[in-house]
Amino acid sequence: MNNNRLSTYQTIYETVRRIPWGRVSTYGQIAGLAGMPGQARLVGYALHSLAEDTDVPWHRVINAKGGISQLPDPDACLRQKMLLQSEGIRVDEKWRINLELYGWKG
DNA sequence: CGTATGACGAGCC
DNA sequence: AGGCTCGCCATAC
Repeated sequence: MNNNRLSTYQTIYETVRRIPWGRVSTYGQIAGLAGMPGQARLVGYALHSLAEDTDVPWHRVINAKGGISQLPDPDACLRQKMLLQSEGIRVDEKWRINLELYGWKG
């Protein structure tokens, strides 16, 4: 059910919005749900283009290793970490998250 | 319209 | 176990 009218990024955003509260997903997972398996890069790039006031829970998207990708801006990393902790998700000192516990099954 | 880039993933050394 | 390289494709210039 992909709306071709929507841009690839828009499709990714819609998929990310489906992540329930207190759960996290990976770029590859989002890419697969968005209908473009293997294109995890596009997911990351799409989220990269998001604004701070977006309604997309971009902070719930992490890499396949279960860790927060360290963005060029350390401030953004810390913001994501705090957002995740606000949802009851435990973030390791090494910016790692237990996907077995918080991973979204879809 | 061709080149470069990029919040990744998986494989290989 | 950890670090490096290649691949995939949409967007930017």
